[in-house]
Amino acid sequence: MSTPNSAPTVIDVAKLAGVSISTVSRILNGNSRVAKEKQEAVTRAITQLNFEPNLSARSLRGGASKLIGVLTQELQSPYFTAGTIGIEDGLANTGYAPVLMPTHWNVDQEIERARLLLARRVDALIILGGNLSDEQIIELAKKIPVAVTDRKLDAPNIHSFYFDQLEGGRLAVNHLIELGHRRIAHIAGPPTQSDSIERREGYLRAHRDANLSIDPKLLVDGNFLETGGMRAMLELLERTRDFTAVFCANDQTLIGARLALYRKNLRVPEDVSLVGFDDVPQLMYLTPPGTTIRQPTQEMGFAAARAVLRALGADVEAKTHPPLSLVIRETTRALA
Amino acid sequence: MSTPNSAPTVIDVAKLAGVSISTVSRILNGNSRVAKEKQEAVTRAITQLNFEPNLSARSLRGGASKLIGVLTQELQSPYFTAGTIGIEDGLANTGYAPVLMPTHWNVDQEIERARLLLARRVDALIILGGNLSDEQIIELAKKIPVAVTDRKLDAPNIHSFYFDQLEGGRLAVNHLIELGHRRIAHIAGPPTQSDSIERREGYLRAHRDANLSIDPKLLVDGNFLETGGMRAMLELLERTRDFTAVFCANDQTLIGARLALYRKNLRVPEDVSLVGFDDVPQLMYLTPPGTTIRQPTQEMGFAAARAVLRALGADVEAKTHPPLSLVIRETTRALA
DNA sequence: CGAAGGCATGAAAACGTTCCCGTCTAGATC
DNA sequence: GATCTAGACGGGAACGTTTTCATGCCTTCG
Repeated sequence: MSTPNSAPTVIDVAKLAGVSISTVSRILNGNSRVAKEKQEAVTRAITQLNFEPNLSARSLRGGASKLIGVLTQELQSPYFTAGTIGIEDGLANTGYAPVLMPTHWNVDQEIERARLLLARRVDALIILGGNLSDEQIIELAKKIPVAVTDRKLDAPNIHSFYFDQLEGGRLAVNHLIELGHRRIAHIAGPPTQSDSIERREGYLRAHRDANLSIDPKLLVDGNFLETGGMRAMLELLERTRDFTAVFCANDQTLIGARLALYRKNLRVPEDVSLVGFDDVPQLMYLTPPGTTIRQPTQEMGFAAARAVLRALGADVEAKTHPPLSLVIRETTRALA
Repeated sequence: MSTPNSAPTVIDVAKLAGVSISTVSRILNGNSRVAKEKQEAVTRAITQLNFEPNLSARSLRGGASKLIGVLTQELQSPYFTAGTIGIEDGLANTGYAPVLMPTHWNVDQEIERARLLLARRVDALIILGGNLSDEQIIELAKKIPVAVTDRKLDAPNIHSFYFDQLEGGRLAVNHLIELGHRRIAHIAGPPTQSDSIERREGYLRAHRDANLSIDPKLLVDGNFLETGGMRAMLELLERTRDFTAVFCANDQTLIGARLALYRKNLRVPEDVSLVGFDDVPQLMYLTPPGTTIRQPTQEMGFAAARAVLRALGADVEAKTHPPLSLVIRETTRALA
């Protein structure tokens, strides 16, 4: 009312309701008893003025911004999208809101963005994957609670969530072996990436468990993207056609590989069986729908959100996420 | 230094550098001249203390939060993801950060989230699509600058960005007609959605322009999702097989339709040609890669970001986005 | 009937920043 | 050499909230 063009403050509300500022605040936070009539007068004033408390002021005073920083990688990656959705779900109706900061697999940008989030005084940090070192994350956790996914990290104030990538790789390849495949190729992810290395390890483990030998010609590197999957599959076909199945390091790789096979007039799964990793939504609509290792990423994001909320003292129940599982669809077939 | 466990403030910096608070502030904002030696002392103190200005305080004092609220729909939708990435790009290195608030095509949630963003005192609002009424958006624009996509809305303090959906539909269907197709089906979006209606209008327009009659049997509704595309295609095939091409209201619809054709052992494009709408990234990796109408959504997000930045007085250049265009890939073929 | 205690309420400080104003110093002009 | 001026710098208020503390009234019990 006073300054017509700027947002109403608690003072305006107090004036209109004929009470003190303190009383208004008390009613807003509901932590102390006030007389029923003032209660009503104040709520009436609030709706009349369309008052919303200024969260900057609240944050400044109380030290809590009610903001959760989320450090994510490429937004276009369906894997990270799922995690983000999970976080969003986990934060819903808690009064906390996520601030999304995409970085692009770039460590410098990641620490820069982390600083930015701290400057905004986010109450906690959720880090989805990324390339920060354990030490850097431990450093961040000295200031605010941190949840981090896709790595195992035991340290104070840190909650880590991850899936057993080796076991996933083993599951995938074991499925192929059980279907009778013996010549199984592998399109890996980036050679330095830890998930990539572990999944490859699972591929090796499954072979060892079944007493199968490894042919190095059947191992080729990709980049976790469709482009890499396509290129890798073409290179593989260049080298040899003596394989009946391919374990792709992730679903995007599988999708690229599938297109390469189409280009070469090879049928899936009649000529080549494919298994992916992640279970991104679009794999269900591949032609044919893709067999893969499901990572419940959304549930993991949810669990991460709940973990930081609990660290902040919120009264929400903890949540664990289910483990990896094999999802059998139609890109794999049993050898006769 | 004073309170070891909480973040350093401008006061700590001033003490350490042996200058006044005002001087530190001046240096931080670089708007006034200060002696070179103090300049250096302060910057040294800042790095030594690892000081980051508290943005809540800054926001409270100056009224600017350096936050741009983004109201988006489903995060998993590739269409909105692209817009978000564009916004992110447009905001990069400007000191502004986006706060993403996904709503789920739910008007109540949208206004609720918009209130939340205002309470956080975001400096501007970008609304990607959504179901808010024009009046509701105009109301919001009375408080802060607003950019809105996917609708035409001329009002003070509002920048709207949109593509000519009717023209897009016309382009798609005209392409099919030029390829010699005469019996062209259409899987529409939700019947009440305006984009859906306009694209359908484009389908009709192209027919009229070519003096082709419309067969109502060839019109069926979807829901802009893969599920709907699949269901609609199956229903269409149930009704008649007398068509050679289908214009799908968006790419997700096309992807679902494509799977339905696979299920029925119909080949794409040999038996049925398909055109989609949007050009989502995964369409390039469909088997075969899909022909579609490209909406430069990312560029639109970028333009929207720039528009609100300019409205806030930032010195960035305006950006317009390119129009719709036909992208010819491999789901369409010329009839002999 | 008087004192004590509890409860509703208001006043005021504090959070960390920016920015207006006033002061002081140093250099310049006569 | 004295006065004027401009520029560098510091003091302090203000942004909107929460919260502690004090105050005054009413109730209750001895």
